[in-house]
This record gives sequence, structure tokens and C-alpha cells, in this order.
Amino acid sequence: MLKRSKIEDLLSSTTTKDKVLIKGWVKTRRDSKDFSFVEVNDGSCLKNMQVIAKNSLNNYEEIKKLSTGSSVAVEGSLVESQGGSQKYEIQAEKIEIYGIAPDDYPLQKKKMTDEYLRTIAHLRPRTNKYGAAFRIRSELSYAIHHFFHDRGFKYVHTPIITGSDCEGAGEMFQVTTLDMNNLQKTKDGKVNYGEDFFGKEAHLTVSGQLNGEMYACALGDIYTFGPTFRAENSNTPRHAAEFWMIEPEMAFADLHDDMDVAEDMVRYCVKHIMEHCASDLELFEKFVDPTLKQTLENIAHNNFARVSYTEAIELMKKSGKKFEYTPEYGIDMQTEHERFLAEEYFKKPVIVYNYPKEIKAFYMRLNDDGKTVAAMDVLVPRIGELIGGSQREERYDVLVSRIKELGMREQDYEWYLDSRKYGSVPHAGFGLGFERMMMLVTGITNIRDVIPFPRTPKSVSF
RNA sequence: UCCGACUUAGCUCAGCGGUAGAGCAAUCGGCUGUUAACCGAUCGGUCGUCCGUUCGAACCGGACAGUCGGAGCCA
Repeated sequence: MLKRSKIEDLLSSTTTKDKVLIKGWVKTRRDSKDFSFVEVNDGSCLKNMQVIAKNSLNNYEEIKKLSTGSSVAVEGSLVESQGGSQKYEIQAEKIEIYGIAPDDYPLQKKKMTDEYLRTIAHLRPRTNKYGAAFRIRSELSYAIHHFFHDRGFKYVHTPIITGSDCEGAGEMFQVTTLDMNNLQKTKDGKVNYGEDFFGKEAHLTVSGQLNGEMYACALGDIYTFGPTFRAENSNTPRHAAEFWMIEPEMAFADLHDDMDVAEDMVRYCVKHIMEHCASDLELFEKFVDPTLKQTLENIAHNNFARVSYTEAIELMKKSGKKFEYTPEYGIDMQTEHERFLAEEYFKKPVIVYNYPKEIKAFYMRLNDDGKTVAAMDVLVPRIGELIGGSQREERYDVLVSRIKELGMREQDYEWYLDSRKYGSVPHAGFGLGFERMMMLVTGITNIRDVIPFPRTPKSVSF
């Protein structure tokens, strides 16, 4: 029994082969006088295998009906191609047809808009562009695991369902087994969550960070890489309700270690993709973003700029640039500010650190000035915020007073505070939006196009 | 959620007050070691939904829905 070869392997072969078997989907077919060209793609790479089907094949009449999208198995010899566009082609000895795609097959042999392809998200991975994007997505995931594994980080699986309503990173999706059409209420008219699956309110996680910190304070360096859910009604090309996040957390690390790891990681991933996905990247440079190569090389070969929040505000003030929101110490940075810093001023990724405590989360470490916290954001041209991170507040008393200061309930954070109570250590971490890194690496401008089946407000098809 | 634009054949769009058009796709035929092949013919639409203005609406007005872009939230 002949074993199936991947088209990628055959096209990179150094020799012709007498007997090969490929299986895949027909991209296009062209008839010639007494044979037919059938281009087959199996998803292993961007390129198709050109198959020569002679009219002497016993099912040639059937082969001539092969339409775009049809699935086949081809057995034959791998020979040097007479045509100029490919090194090899297969002289078919046998073509088995698995399934014909009828004439209502929605994918066409021409450019289709991203908006249209989203309506057929189940078929879009068969297009060149989306095939390339999702091969890169796979490789980028691998690169992330590789980066951390190389550095001795342990991979931790933090929970998807959370019982803590204090993760504090936005609106959450509720998880329940209660019959929504027949809710049991308590005497004061509230929903009786005692009857719910977990006996209390439960939600989908908005961040694995608090859990991650506990494992960092045991295993040393850890990272999480999993799905995250935000029920924000965000309608932008950069937000999704379900996305994947990478959250490293490092014991005995300060903000500068944090920034170093963040920068190293982004550079490592970019280099990895440039090295391992060259032909797929070429497609994106050709059809999606002509400046892509330049952007990626800029990241691969230059250090990121680093400025404190205070410096960033000052240099924006001095720039003479007209902003809609005037830069002033204390304001939250607007998209226009982030874009100015990354795209116009530094013209490369920039890390802004030490933000006023008022505009950042409770768990970030208070600096000695008493005004700022050890937070950092990595801002990237075109994407905006790629990473948000901080050194964590490890001092029990300071953390408790921050919780109180912000009007939060101390008892909701008991288990979190325990880590500061028993052998507390300085530690730091960050969160990186995986899809945003995908957008960075491919030049794709809409997050919906780098997720296989995107979930956004009013949209959960497929 | 706020602001703006868009929604016409399978796809991409034109038409902007008198009741629908192109290119591509598809189908059929021709030609050819071709390469999103080429040439010819055919098929294809209650113009997002509802309400209104008008003798008459794809075209004007309103509501709703969806999509896209910008903003906010952030990853």
C-alpha cells in the first residue's frame, strides 16, 4: 500500500520519484488536447501540485468533470515539469475521486473580499490567503512554546471557568446550567445561584494571571497560553469576544526583567516565522501589506524603544503635533498617542513603563515615588497595544491598602493575598494577545481574519 | 456603546424618481503543455427588511437589522 505524501515534501524533493500518492482538493483544472491539468492542494503548503491526467485514464470522462473544490487521490510518478512555473508535476496513473464540488461551491478562482469570506468561514481556509494565515498561526503557537520551553518556563493550564468575579479585566460571560426560561428566585427577588451548577455565580475567564501568579510562586517561571473571554461590546478590528492570550509570570523578576522577556519573545517569534514560513509570508507581502518584510526585519534587528510614561508625555508635548486629546500627565493614553509614539516618533515598537497608579490595576507594584506603578505596555506600529504587563505588588500591606483604596472587598482576594502572606517574592509578568501578534506578523488588519471561527458581538456562526 | 459609510445577479460593482446593467463565476461549445489559461454562446435579480412621500421608488424620507471604518474598553 502506497503511503500518502505531502505536497510540500514532494515539491522540496531533490529527486524525481517513480511512485507517489497525494490526496487533496482541486484548485483549478485546465483541459488540453488529449489530457487535462489538475492542480491539487493538500494544505501542507501554499503551492499546488500540477497533475497531468491523460485521456488514456479509464475514468477520464469523470476527471474532466473535476471542479474547483473537488477532492481526489492521485497516484503516479513525480517528474520534472515542462512548464516554467513549477519544478515537478505528477504524471497520473490513477485518479480516485472522493467528492465532486457542485457548481454552487462558494470559493472562486479570483480575489474575494475578506468580508465575504467571513460569511463562509468554514471554507475560507481552503483559499491561499487563509491557508497561509492558519499555517502561520500554527507555527506561531509552536514558536511561543519553544521560546518558553528553551528558557525553562513551565506551561500551566489555568482554568477557563472561574468562580472569582474579581479578575477585573472587563465584562464577563456568565456560565450557568440554570433554566433561563424558568429561573428560581429567592425571597428578595434575586436569582438563586445556590441551585446553579457550582452553587455560586461562575464566569468564563478574562485572564489567567492571578492563577498564574500562584504557580510562578511555586514553579518559578511559568506561562499560560489559552483562550480568554471578554463580553465587552467592542466593535473594532482589534477586539474579539474569544481570543488567545499568552501570560508569562516570573518569580524573582522585576519590571526590567519583564520588559526584557517581552521584547525577546516578540523578536524570537518574528524571527521564527521569517525563517519557517517564508513562502506564506511572501503572499502577505505581495497581496496584503507591501511593507511587511521591512516591518518584521525592523523588529528582528533593532531594540525596542523604552520610555517612561512621564517621558512619553513630555516628548509628545514637545513634538508640536496636534492631538485631539492633549497629552498631559495623568491621562490614559489614547490610540492617537500610541500610534504617534510607535509609528511617527520611534518608528519601531516602543515600551512605555511606570504609569500613574490611578490609571492602572490594583495588583501592579507601587513605585518608590508613591505616584506611579511598575507597569509596562508594548506598543507596536499599526497594531497598538500588543502587550500589557507589570511587576506585581508583593508587599502584603501595600496590596491590601491598594485594594481598600479602590473600594474593592478584601475578602474576595483572600487566596490571592495568601501568596503575599506566605513567603512572598517579587515577581512580574505580562499578557500578550496572540491574535494581535498574528496581525503583526501577517499584516492582516482585522482580528476576525486571524481566528479560525471568530466570535464578536452579534456573531457566533459556525 | 457613540459617530460615519455601506447593503442591487453566486462574487465585485455601476445605475441615483419612469419600473434593472457590466465584469468575473457557473453551464454548454471551441482551441490549446497549460498555469487565477484563452475564445464564443447561454443562464442568472420580488435592488437588506418594514413604513411613508409620489401618478410612479433600487433611486427621496423614517425606523430596524446587518456589515465595514473611526472612537471608547483592552490583549
